[in-house]
Amino acid sequence: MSEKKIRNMEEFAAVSGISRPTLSKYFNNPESVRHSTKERIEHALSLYDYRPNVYAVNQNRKLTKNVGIVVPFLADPFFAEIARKVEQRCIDAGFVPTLYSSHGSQEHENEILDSLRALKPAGVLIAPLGRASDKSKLEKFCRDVPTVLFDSNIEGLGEAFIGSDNYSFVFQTVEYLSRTGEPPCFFEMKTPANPNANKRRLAYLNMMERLDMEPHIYQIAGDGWGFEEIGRQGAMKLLSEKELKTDTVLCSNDRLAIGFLSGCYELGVSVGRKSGNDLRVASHDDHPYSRFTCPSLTTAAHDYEAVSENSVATLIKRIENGGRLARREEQLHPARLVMRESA
Amino acid sequence: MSEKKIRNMEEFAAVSGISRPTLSKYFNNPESVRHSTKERIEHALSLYDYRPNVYAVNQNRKLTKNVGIVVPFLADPFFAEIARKVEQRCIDAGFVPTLYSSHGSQEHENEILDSLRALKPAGVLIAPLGRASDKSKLEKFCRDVPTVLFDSNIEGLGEAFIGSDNYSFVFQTVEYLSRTGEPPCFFEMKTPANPNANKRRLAYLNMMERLDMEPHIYQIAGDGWGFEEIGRQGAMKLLSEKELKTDTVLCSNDRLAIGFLSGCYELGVSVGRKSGNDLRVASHDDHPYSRFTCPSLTTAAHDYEAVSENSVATLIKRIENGGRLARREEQLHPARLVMRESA
DNA sequence: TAAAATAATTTACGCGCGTAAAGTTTTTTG
DNA sequence: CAAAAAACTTTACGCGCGTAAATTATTTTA
Repeated sequence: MSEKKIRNMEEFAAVSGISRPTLSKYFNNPESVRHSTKERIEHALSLYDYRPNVYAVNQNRKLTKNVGIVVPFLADPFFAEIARKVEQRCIDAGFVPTLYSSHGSQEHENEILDSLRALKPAGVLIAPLGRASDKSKLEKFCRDVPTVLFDSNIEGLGEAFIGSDNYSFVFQTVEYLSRTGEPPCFFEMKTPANPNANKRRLAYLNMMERLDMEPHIYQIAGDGWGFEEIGRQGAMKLLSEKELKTDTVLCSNDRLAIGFLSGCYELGVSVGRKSGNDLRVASHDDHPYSRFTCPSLTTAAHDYEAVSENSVATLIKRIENGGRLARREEQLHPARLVMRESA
Repeated sequence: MSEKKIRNMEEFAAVSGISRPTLSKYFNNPESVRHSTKERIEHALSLYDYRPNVYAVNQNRKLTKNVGIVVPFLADPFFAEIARKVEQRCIDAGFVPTLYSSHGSQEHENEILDSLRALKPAGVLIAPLGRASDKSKLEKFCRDVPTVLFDSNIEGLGEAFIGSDNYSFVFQTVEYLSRTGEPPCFFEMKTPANPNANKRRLAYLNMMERLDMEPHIYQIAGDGWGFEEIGRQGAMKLLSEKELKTDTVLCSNDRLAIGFLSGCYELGVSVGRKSGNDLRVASHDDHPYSRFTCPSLTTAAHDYEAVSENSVATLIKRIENGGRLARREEQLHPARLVMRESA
């Protein structure tokens, strides 16, 4: 490898025998130079250790290759997982992703938007907080920076929304549960952080009406993103007060269900689809841990791959298009029912 | 707010009536200018929307305010949680943290080191992969960039290591378990990703010898970072083959234990500290989900706060010190036993 | 209130690279 | 093989800011 330290593109031009403007073209897009020059450059790169100064590059280019990825709560493995997939696809597409977590607070989300703006990113992929988001600030941001929303929709914001078809989620779980046992009641937070929760509740009501069955919704108070604890307390409350009107509980999401199952266990309420159990519990999301609950959780799975792929593809289309997209796209991906032991 | 768009520091100097070099000083360190000028600048900032161009700033400053935070696996809530704390402390100290996950692979870790180098960071906080880390590459990196290791130690690398005292973890769990029931066997992966696992095994052996009891170690094969599944399969294997020589299992870490408990449940093996149960299971880490296992997991908790605080404090000390630290520090924080229902 | 110390201003250059324009070389085309 | 097209080189400027030096203004000290 290297003989002497290369300090800048000028010096690398000298040792490689390629002019600086051509090198600049190459580093911007290796395919934009003749194949023979590309090889000469890459040969020189193998001999000398040189990389263009990121800051100088980004200062002078009107548009950087940076992409911001923002999720509402990274300590939730669901978001960690989808962020990972999105991140990888950005890298594969030649962009430089940076990951941010709003940690569940509007203040953080706003600060992230501010720092992102300063990075002059080519585009941003954001799963907004939802209810807690500062809508007007987000809207202003979307006007300035090409932005694609994923997972959590805010009507009209950003170039596009790629998420899951909550109706498909609930349709499948309710259909399955009511076909194989008592129709489910619906368990959720009173003031959900996320718009998906509202869509799921409506889908539940809709499904129950279609099936000509009486809906029962149990809402439990609780703030913040500690869903498991809220779900656990919900179980304690509902089960100890014997309020449940059915032996089948459909949780709005897996994290609530994880807590709910934990509460059931504590109270000695047996959960499972086999006869002889007290309760069936199902949910939505296919959270990475739902395989390891006791019993393992029957749930409706996101199409992680499709959501991440389409989010990134849509953003890139928007970036390469230059101008705005003709109209705001909304892509909703259907669920896949994952049958396990809990229901 | 703003009347017209401010394009650069020159223009902001014009509208604010402060010279550009003084503004430059201010943005570098607001305390470095006279209090009255600071107020004039901040008044102007409230009227006009201006922020220095990050790229121009970082190109010209010898040292940026950037800090890299690298964890081996962000989809593990334990790392997500500690990363969040570390991140916040960096922000509070006036630095600009960027979060990276190695996603369990050496290739990723190496790529992260490369991009970090390009960012000319003031310092880096890294929890290395451990066994899978490219030691020589990491060592080279540590020579070029002020680096503090946390959670997972690699002997001699970086300016300092801040982590947990694995002996304290195992001491407390083994002491508690053997005092309240049968002495534990030790359950772990055959080829652990992390050096902490080795320390814990040695501590277990040491403790058992001190207590004059026979140690039993069960190792389960498995690659990658899907610890829960590995733990679950370990439980299936050990319990179905009735190999266990004691009714008390001490898992090397909580993620293994989460899987182990899941396996126990599947096999109908009852776990808990109450008499009448088949098995006691305990573990180490106090993973965010350990509260919600069935039964809830008795474990030894990290001092998250102390580890994150000291990691950042040590790095900043190193950065402000200018040169290297006199000698490599190693800070090991003791555990706190968290008694729950599983043991 | 004058001298000393501190802070701000003016002027000027440099960082590393993008990029435009004009000229030159290489490759492609007919 | 000549003409046209494409790719490259040379030259030169600009981006937004850090920062040094010399000068001027302000504050502190005695």
